[in-house]
Amino acid sequence: MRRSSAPTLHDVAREAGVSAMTVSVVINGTGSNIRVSDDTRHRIVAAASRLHYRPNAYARGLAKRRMDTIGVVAVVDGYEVNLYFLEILNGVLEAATEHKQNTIVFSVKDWTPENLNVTQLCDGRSDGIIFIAPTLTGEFADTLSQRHLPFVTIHSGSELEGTFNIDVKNEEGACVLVKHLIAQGHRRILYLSGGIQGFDAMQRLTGYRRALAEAGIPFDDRLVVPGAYSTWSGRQRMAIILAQDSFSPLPTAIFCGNDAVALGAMEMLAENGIRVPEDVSVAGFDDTLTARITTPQLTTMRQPFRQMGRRAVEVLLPQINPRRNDNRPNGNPQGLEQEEAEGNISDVLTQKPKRNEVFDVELITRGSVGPPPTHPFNISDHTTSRK
Amino acid sequence: MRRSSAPTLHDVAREAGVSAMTVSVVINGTGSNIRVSDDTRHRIVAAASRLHYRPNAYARGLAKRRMDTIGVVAVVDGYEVNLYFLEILNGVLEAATEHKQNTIVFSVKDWTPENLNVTQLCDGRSDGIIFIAPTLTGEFADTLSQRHLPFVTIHSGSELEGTFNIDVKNEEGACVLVKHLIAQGHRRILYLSGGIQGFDAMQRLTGYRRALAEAGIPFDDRLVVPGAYSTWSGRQRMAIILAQDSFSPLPTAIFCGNDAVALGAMEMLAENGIRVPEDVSVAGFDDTLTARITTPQLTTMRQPFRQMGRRAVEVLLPQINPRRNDNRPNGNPQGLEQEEAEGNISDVLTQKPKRNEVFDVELITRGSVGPPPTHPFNISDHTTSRK
DNA sequence: CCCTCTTAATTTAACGTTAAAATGCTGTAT
DNA sequence: ATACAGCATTTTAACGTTAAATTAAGAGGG
Repeated sequence: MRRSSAPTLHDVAREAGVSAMTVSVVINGTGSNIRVSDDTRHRIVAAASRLHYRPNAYARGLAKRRMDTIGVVAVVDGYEVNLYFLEILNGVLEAATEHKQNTIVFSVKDWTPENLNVTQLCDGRSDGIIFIAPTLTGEFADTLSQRHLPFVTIHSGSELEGTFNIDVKNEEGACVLVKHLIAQGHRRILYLSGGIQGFDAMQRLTGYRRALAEAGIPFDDRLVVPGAYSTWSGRQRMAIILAQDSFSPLPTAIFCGNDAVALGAMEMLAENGIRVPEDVSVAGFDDTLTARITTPQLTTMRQPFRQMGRRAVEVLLPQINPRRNDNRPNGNPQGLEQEEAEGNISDVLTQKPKRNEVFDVELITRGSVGPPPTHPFNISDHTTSRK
Repeated sequence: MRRSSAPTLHDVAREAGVSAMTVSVVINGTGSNIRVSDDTRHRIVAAASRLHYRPNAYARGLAKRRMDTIGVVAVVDGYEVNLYFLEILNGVLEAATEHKQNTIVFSVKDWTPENLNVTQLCDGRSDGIIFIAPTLTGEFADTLSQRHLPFVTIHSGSELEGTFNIDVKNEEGACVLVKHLIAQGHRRILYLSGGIQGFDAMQRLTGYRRALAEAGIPFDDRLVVPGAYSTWSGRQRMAIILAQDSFSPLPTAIFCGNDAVALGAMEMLAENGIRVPEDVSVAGFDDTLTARITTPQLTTMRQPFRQMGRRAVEVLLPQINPRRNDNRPNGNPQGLEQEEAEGNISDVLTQKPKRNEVFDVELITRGSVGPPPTHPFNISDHTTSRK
C-alpha cells in the first residue's frame, strides 16, 4: 500500500498469494499451456476485484507486440465538421468492437502532407490505420510502409501501388444523378465540384460528362466550378457565380460535389431570393444528415458509409495479423465489386496485392429537384430588387 | 536487420555506435544531468533519420509513468451527432496541443453507467479524463478516483464532492432568454426541456420560472415538456404536443433545451404547416451550427464551447502533474466566475478542492422569434386541412 | 522404488523506453 | 602526487505485462 498509483498485476498476485504470471493467465482467458485450479482462480478474481485492478493496456501491448487498436485518420477542413466522416466512423466503431479492437481517432486539420503529424500515427499507438480522405500522397504512404504499419484508405482512389482502398462508384453515381436532372428537362447543368486534386471529384466529372454526352448535350467547361467539400466553399462559390455576368442566365440545375456544398449553395441562393426548385434545382452527393436539414430536402446520391467503414476494418485486420484467419469476412457484402491485380498466386505471395473495393451508390430523390423554369432566370432582375 | 518490425532505440544506438541511453537523451531534448558532444549528437541524429526511427509512445509512457495524453469522453445519444461536443473538442484539441499533450477520444453510445466501459478509460491510456455530459454518476466518479485518475467534467453541475466542473450560467441564460420572449409579448411559453436528470435542464427550468415570476406570469407545469437533447426527441415531443388537445391553442413561443431539439421541433412544425415565427416563436440554447441551418435561423443562447474546452484542459493538467507549474493559466479568462470551497489552506493540502467554473452565455437574436400572433393558433384547424 | 505423465504453478527473459547512479576520462588547483 | 571537479558516456534497474521454459508435486504403471 505504499504506492499511490493504480494497482498492478503484482499487487494482485501478492494479495492472492500467487505469482504474477498466474494472475495474468486468469485475467486473460487465453492461458496458452497453462491451467489454474478453481480455488486459485477464485482467490485471484476476488483479489483483483477487491483492488479494482485493471490491466495496463500499454504494458500489455508492449509485451504482446500488438495493441489491438485501429487508428482512424480524419482530415478536417478548417473548423467544419465533415458529417460523412462521422458516419464512416460509426461503421468502423461497430466492426472494430465486434472484432474486439479498440479505435483511436487522429484528427488532422487542414490536410497538407507536412501538417499531418505522422509521428502520432507511427509511435506504436495502433496496429493499423484507416485513412479517410479524397487524397493520399505517396510520401505519406511510404512513411507508413517503412514503419510496417498496414493501412486502408477510404475515398482515396486506387492510384497507389500495393494500397487497399474502399470507394464508391463515383462515375456511375454522378452519371445517374445528372441523367436524372436531364430527365426532368434540364440542359444547362452546373457542376459545383469538390477539390480537383481529389480522385472522386474527377471521377464524378467523368460521369457528369458521360451523362451529357449520352443526351447529346455539348460539354461547356465554364459550367464546371471547382471548390472544396465544405459548406463554406459552397456559399462562397455560389456567391461568385451569382455575381458573375457570365453565369447569367443562371443554369437551371446545380450538381454539387457534396451535401455540404449543396447546403452552402442553397443558403446563398435563399439569401438572394432565388427559390429551389422553382428557379433552380439543386442536387448533392453523400446523403448525410445535411440532406434532410435543407429546405427543401435534398435530392442526392447515397453512399453506404456505415458499410464502408465496416469493410475497411475487415480489410485491415488480416493485414495486421496474417496468421489468424478468424477475421475473415463471411462472403462478399452486397453491391460490392472486387478488382484484384492480375489475381495470380505469385502476387499474393510477394507483396500486398493491389485491391480496390467499390460500393454502389443510390439515387435518393427529394424536393430540391424539379423541372426547369419556363423562362430562364436572370440574376440581376432579382438580386438587386431584393434586400 | 533481422527484425521485420519498426526500428527501436537500440537499433539506432547500434547504427550510431553508442549506447541506447545516449540516443534517448538526444531524441528527447530533456537530458537531466546529461550532456552529449556535438559529434555524437550528429551521428545519432543521422542514424535515427536514416532508420526512420520514431519513439514508441507506450514504452515511453510506461517508463515515464506518464502518457502525456488526455482522454475525452463523449456521450452520443443513439446515432445522433452532438455538434456542441465537437465544438468543445476543438477547444480541447487546441489547448492540449499548446501544452504538448495528445488527445484520445472515447465515444460512448447511449449513456448508462453500466454501458460506459470504464475499462478503456482506466487502462492507462491517458493521464486524465475530460468528461462531457449533463450527468455524472457518483459510482463512475468513484471508479476513476480509485484508479487515481484525475478528471474534469463539463456540463455536469457541481453536485459531487471534490470534483472539478466547467459549466455555464444556465439559470441566468434561460432567464434572459425567456425575458426576451416576454419582451416580445409572449405570455404562454412552452419549455421543451432536455433530460430532466441533467443538472443543466433543471437550472434552466429555474431560470424559466424566475423570468415568468418577475413578469407576473403564473407558472403552469403542463407547459414544461421533458425529453432528451436530440433532434429526434425534438421532433417526437413536438408531434405529441401537436396531437394533444391540452396544448390547443398552441403556446405562442417555445423555449427549447437545445439547438438540436429546436431543429427537430421546427421540422415537425413545418411539416404541419405551422409557420415560424408568424404562428409560433422558437428559441434554442447553445448556438451550434444547427442554429444557422434552420429556416428561419434560430434565436438562441451562445455557450463559449471552445473556451470551455480550453479551460477544461487547463484545469486538468495541474491535477495530473502537481509538481510542475508550467501549465498555469495566465490570468482568469473573461466572463469567468470562480467558486472555491471555503478557500483555506488546509483544504488545498488535504484533498482536491471542490471547484466550479461558470462561464457567461450570450443572447443571439435571429429570425425564429417574433411577436405572438394576434389570434391564438388552433392546431386542428390547420393540421387536418393540410396533407 | 524408479520412471513417466499429468496438473498447477513459477521463473526467466523479453517488449522499448527512461531515471538515477556509476564509470572513465581529462584537466586543474592543492 | 593527490584530490577534485567537470564532462561525456555507459550501466543498472525499473515500468507492467506476456511467451516460453522450467519446476514441483502427486498419480499411476512396471
